[in-house]
Amino acid sequence: MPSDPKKKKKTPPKGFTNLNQFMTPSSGSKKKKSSQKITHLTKNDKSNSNKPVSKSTSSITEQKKDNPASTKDFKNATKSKKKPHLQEKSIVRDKVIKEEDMLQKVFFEPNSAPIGDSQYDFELERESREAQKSWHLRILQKADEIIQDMEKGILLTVDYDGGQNKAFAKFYDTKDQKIKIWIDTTKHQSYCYHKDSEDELSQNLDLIDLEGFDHLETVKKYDLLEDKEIELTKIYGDAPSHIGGANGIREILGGAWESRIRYHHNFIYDNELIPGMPYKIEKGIVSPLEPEIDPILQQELFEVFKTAPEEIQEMAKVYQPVFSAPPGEVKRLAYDIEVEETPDGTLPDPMLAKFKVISVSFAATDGLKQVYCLDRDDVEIGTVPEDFPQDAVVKFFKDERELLKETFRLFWDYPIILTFNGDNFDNTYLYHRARRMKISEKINPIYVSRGGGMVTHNTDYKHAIHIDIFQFFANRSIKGYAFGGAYLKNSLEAVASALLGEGKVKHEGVLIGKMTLADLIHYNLMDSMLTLELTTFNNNLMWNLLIVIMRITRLPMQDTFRLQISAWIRSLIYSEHKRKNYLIPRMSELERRGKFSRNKTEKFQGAYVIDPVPGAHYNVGVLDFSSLYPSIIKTRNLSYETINCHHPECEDNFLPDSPYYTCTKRMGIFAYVVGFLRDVRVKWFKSLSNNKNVAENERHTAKVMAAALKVFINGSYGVFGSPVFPFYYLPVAESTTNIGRYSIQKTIDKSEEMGVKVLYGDTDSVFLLQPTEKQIKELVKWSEEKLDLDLELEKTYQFLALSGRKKNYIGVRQGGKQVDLKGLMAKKHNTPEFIKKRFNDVQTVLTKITDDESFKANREEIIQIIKQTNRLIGKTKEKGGFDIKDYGIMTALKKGISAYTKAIPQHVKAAQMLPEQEQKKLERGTFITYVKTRSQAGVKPVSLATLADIDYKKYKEMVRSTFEQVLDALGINYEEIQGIKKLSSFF
DNA sequence: GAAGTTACAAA
DNA sequence: ATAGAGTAACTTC
Repeated sequence: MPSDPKKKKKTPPKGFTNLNQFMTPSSGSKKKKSSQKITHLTKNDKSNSNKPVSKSTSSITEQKKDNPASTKDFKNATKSKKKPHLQEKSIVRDKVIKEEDMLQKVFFEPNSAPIGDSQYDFELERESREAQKSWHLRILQKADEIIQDMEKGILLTVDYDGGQNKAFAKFYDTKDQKIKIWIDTTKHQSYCYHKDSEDELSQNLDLIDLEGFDHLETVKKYDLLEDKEIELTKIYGDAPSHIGGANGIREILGGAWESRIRYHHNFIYDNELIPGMPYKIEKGIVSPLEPEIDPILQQELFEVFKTAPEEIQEMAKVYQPVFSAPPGEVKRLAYDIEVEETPDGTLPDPMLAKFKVISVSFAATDGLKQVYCLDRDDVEIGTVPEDFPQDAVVKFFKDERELLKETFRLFWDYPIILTFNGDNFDNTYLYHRARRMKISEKINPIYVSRGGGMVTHNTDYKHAIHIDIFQFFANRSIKGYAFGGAYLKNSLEAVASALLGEGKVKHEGVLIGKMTLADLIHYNLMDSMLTLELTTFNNNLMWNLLIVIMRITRLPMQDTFRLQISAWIRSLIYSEHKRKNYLIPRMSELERRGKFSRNKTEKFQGAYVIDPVPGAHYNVGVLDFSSLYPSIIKTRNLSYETINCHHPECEDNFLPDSPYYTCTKRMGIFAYVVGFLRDVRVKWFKSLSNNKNVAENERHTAKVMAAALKVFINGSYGVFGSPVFPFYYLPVAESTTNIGRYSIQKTIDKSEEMGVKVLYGDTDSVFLLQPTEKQIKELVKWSEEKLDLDLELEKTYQFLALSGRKKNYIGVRQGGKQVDLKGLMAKKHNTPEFIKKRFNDVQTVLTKITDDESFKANREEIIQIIKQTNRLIGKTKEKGGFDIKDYGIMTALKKGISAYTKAIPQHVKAAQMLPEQEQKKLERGTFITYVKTRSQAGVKPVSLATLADIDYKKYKEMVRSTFEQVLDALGINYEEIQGIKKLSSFF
């Protein structure tokens, strides 16, 4: 990709640019606490201990004498588990342990009522190799529970079932809050198209005689590449696999149109279904419910687009219900499991599920907070941690099998099951563990299929929908654009503390299997609660985002949270073609028309980065074009069918400094789709969300919409510019960056003409030296008139240090509150600890720089920190040096040692030096910590190494590579540090 | 510069 | 089970 995608992500938010800004993290955690009624079980709280909290449900009551470990335990619990803001309180607490602090075991009363699909009085056994979901559908059919009539249900997913060879849908029935399954009643078939005529194709015996071929039909579609209506042959197959599968129709014909679209997606597009929208079902027929629309809003939306191009107006009309229907409240259950630890400390393999499930926690929107805990005699009971939710129910099980069955019973009651990484862990583990324990598959609601990418399993529920919220939050566009990069890592800990202001319960040093039962329960429950809360916080923000993205992309829920932005935009463009009866072009057609090959990834010129003026600058204004590339795509009408179109009258409509011309007669599909999304965000939702006269809930919805749209707008160029995207079109990608460069250059010219010095600029920004307010206004106005682009003041630096290098600078924001470090080496995973620490020290010093004077003073301090770091390498503790462990570089084995044949990475080399006994214990997943040494091998396991082994040179080199760029930006030559030569800085 | 390797996230 | 489904950052050759 030509532009630097990282740049956008790192750019800190301004105004309302991401959803974190209408969350109040500092006050948020406290507020939430009280609203959730998480009270603290303190000894003096009479109201707690006196109330024998609702009989059988509460387990956290009194009784339990003389536990010798209790006092110690309690202290540990308070110390390690307190959140920072509670720290103080815990110190003041008196240290006497009362009986009511002890956890009491309340056992689950056996329940023999049938669970799930075992409730029916008929027998319908699973056929050999029958998919779990197919079996469930057959059972529902036999029980006559396939939905035929429903007043109102939100369409959540559409999927394909091979057993029925049909699409089926899951609706959330708003009346009884259950999932209702509907099986296709429309006789929809799988198909693809071909440009050969029906006559020609019927001569092709390979096709006609193919098992799985059904019939041919001649249809008309509009071919955008030809700009005319054409006749096509629609080829029907018996099942989706006959179209695109091995020896299928596509293979026989050497390619076919629209044969790569997933069957169930095709089903959605063809029936113009919109996942996330409300529907009714009458006698098996699904039809959209007219959403409640505010006529005033409708009128206002119309007004906003009154002067827009026809194509955008039409889109606004079609999409109006999509944007105005409320997302709705949906009942959901989050859960989390804890598993007995493995002997070697590695992660239990969820496919093997060899180890006991020791605890399962649940948290649901109906208020349920529950833990099912396996009673283990060898584990201490412990005391109830102070912030354990008072309204939580804890039940003990003697038998793991019963625990799992009751877990499943609970699952069968909920329409939506939420997990954090449940695809790869919890669901897969439970499914296999239950099978291992011979729990009937009629009771087991989970099914597991093969995943792709880093998620190796896809899991879902027979009766419900599973959402792995980890995958949604880890989605790079969601993370970067909807949440403004608020969390760096994607762990529950990181995401929750960033978005909820509250992290997981800490269990530093204590392994899960060694925790007291009370601590385990607490730890387990908090994870479910956080998982649920990540979908409910801020008025169901995440849930609403998911629903809105489903509506925009037309993708079913289970695909939406698993797929990336490119698949979202692909689906949006597919559905737009289908809606307008445009033929979706094949990749080869686009390549031929655009004269490029996507395999060769012909490099085109990317963004323009202005040569920086090195040195220290003060009062620098940074202006940038808001959503530059999407704006260009819209205003210049860039799309695969509009660049060098077929109209002679467009031939002189050249793009600036370009061999391409663009269409003047019709708006391109990319241009109007991206343009519409951009316009509806800027002109409608952003102003709505800032309008104080609008009701709070509407403003909130507007913010969600604006955030969702931002994801598409910001993601669009990256997708269009990527050769793997099915609609990749080199002339579009090339023209976009081309016009971007042109626009920046014109802006520089204009600034200089106005007497404002340009210090630096990258892609869509210009750094101006001491611009006046008036000059900024003038530039903004000029840009709007001459370039048709929105230019804005993004930030002001009171101090900016530019190195000679591009994409490498340090800026201190006006007020000195924030420091931007660009192009600096990220803290690499395998950077030794002592370097990480020192890098943090340097960052802290940087934040102190506010003016020329403080810069000079702090500059010296930074030099000293680095010099000292170098000096101490290899020095003993007595001389102030680092521990040998601080030199350690940690890397995990991805396979057994003997499996490394092609190349032996350094950590494997180190592992091979370990004593044989230890080597035997190494398997996939084990961490190897090694240091770099001066020996032949160059490495040594940290356990065998001493300070004398350390390779000074290598470590000094690491110090250098970590700090060089920081120093470069500050105008310090690294040689100065090493003391080889003294150079005066250029300041 | 291409090819190979690992981390991510979960107990 | 049936079509498809990750990526950044690093090391080694």
